[in-house]
Amino acid sequence: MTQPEQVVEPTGTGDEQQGRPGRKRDHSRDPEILEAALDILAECGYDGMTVDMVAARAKAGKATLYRRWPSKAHLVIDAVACMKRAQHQAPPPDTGTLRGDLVAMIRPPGIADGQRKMQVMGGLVSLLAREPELVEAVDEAITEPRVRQNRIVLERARDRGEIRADADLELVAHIGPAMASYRTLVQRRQVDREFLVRIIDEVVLPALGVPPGDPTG
Amino acid sequence: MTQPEQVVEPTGTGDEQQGRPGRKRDHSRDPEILEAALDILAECGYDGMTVDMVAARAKAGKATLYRRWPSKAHLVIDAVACMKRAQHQAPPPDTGTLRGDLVAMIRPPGIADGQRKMQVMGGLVSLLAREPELVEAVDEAITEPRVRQNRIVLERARDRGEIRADADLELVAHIGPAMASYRTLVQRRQVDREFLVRIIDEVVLPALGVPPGDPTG
DNA sequence: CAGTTCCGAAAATGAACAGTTCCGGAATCA
DNA sequence: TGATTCCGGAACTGTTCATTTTCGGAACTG
Repeated sequence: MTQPEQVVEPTGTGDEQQGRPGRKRDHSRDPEILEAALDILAECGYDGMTVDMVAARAKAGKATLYRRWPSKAHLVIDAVACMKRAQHQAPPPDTGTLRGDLVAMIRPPGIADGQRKMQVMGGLVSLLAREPELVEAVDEAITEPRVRQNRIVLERARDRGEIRADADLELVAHIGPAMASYRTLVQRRQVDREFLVRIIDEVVLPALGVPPGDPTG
Repeated sequence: MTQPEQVVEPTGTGDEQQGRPGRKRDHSRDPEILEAALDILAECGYDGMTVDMVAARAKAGKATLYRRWPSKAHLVIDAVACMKRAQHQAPPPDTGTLRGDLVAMIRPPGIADGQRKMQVMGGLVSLLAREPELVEAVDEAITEPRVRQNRIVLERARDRGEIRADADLELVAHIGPAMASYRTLVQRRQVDREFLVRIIDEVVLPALGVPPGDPTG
């Protein structure tokens, strides 16, 4: 567990399908295994997860996992990295108003996705305490993608003159993830559409100086 | 670990000091042990904590812990409950303005205290995933005390007519804890006075309709 | 002082689990 | 078909840790 180091080989590059004559190692099962690892991680946390659980969930042998990853820690790190790669790099919506953009970012798949990401984050919290060098990788995979999108729509709104020019956008871009992680990890309540809209209308927009009875969006 | 159930006997009721002739069990060492447990919990998390660590930190024998608590889980639950009892029930400040109250609630001891409480929370996150019935107890011990104080000053401000009458105070009262837990657990950054003041001025007060260039406070 | 009680230290016990190794079968190769 | 490779399943090894016991000594009792 000491310094698992970043696993280098990327996964799911898209050029494999099944048993290929390659002489190296067959990575065709990686996606299922990494998904299984994320599932277990979200359910049980890093310490509660066992390699047997992951193997069973992926219908693979434990030996298969160890043929591919040198340790449980490496597997988890790769799974988190995979999460980042899987990020749909879709640009944020551009509806013309900030509220429109923010609300449009709430889509059913995004909610379920975000819920799981938060639970994975919860499963990693105790690990992060022991391995601070993982903080950046986890942040990059889980919260940054969302924050980046928030930044984009916020900056656009600022450039349009829709919001206070001196607002602390960096702080505001983190409000959503912060409230969502708090609700998921601490309060253990559902993050649903109603909650997210309330955050937008009651916290984010007011922080930007947008009047409550929104004329736009 | 299954259903540890609430430990009943309260600790540190104040009527013991050292080796008393009592016929039952001597609880005089409880406070040191529970504090040690909280320290380790904050540092290592529930799964990373071992009973030996707690015993060593408290300069007690492991057997002593097992004479007093039936299991590691019971010890931790009692430690969390103890945290709640230790809450200084000091009423929130009443400076006459909302901002004054909120800023006055930031005191050096309170910051360090809050930091540790958040780290204890982090150490419990993975446990909460496995034992949902603990969520309420943990919440009650860690976040509720702060939220309750927030509620009081917010309601006072509303009654003074200082803020929007229709603001969602329940939501706003959770902004501080949410941002603090996010910063501590996810971002692993310091929660310092500057950060807390920024939350108040950039997020909380705007959400309540208080103009940015605060005339009060 | 002899008896009693409690405690800390340390050794013992047993289960869970990371990491290894083996094995038989299926798919691929030649 | 026979050789080769990979895989899943299962048994094995070594370590860590919760929990239990044991033991010798300190403090208190009478």
